[in-house]
Amino acid sequence: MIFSSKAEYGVRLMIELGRQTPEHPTALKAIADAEGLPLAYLEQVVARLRRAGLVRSARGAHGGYWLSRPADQISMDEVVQALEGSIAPMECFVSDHTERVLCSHEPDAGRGCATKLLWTRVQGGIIRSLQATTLAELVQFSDGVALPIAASTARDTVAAGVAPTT
Amino acid sequence: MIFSSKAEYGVRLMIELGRQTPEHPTALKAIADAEGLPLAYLEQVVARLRRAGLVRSARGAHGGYWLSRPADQISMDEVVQALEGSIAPMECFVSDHTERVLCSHEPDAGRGCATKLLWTRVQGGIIRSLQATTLAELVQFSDGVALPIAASTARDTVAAGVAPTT
DNA sequence: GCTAAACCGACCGCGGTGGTAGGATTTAGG
DNA sequence: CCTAAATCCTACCACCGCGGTCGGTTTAGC
Repeated sequence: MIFSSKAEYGVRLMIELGRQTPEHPTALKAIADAEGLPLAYLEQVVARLRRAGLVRSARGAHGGYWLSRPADQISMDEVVQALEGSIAPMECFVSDHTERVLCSHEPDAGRGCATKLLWTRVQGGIIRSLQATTLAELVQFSDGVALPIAASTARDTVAAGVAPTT
Repeated sequence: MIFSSKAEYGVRLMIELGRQTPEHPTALKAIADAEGLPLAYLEQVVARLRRAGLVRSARGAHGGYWLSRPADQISMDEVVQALEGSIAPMECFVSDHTERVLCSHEPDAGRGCATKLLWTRVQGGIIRSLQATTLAELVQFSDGVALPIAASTARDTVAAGVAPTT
């Protein structure tokens, strides 16, 4: 299990917001009901998205949440990062705000820690996959629209169980 | 934290075995000392690698472990899979031995679950990164050899802290 | 001023992670 | 044979993050 359910819930929430008309607030309760998720827990999840600036909110009656940007300008790596914190394949990966990746191991033990090379590649693979996907794509997908070629390979759709039911 | 320390320890162990002459057993104690890892815990880790057929063992005095194949024929996705179990980005991903990926959610709720598309891409990104790396590469790297271009991008080496100390 | 909603912080059971302990079994060497 | 060195095996445990709940406070529409 790479990601926790915070990511699952949060992504679903974002998709749900993406299906609504922008600037029109959607109550969390509506989303909780639609997706069958606990409201109180969703509050914590959406709070992370708000703090990351991905959604905006209005308080009071008829308040709710909406996307701060059009869905096609939100890449999923921002979303997942907001929900899960920094994407670190291994504990010793503590990446600060820059591109630098630090390792807690003794850096000068002659040979550099070789596992780092591996985890760096994995991290790159994950982040690239996330960056290549926009929220708009997922919204389209959830509406049952067959995706155009764009970044989606045949293997994707097959593995996602969309293609022929074999 | 994507992977647990089992993966970290296991990969280090494999690298250590890759530096030894093949068929010549290396005692776990030696590796534990070299890497500063608890012996008893390493036993559990190496057991997974053995059950996966990646290492062989000899019991008794002067026994130990060695790679069952040359290091350049071992791709890291086998290693990580043996250590961590199946690489699943999300709980609902229960991939069996085939290429199929199943999802526990209601499959016929009209719209298919869109998050699955995302997690499938991420899973692909991870597995591709792991497959593209062989144990032999890591062994070379640990010996301080500058890697040739091969599958390693400039960004990899920079992020791994190998390049200029800027 | 009532009600619906966002916001906030404290709490809590459970399971997995990262070990430890203690033994049983196998084998090389004297 | 006997002992030491090693693999192997099973049970146990402390800690902590995850998923979730609860109660309350604030804000805003009617």
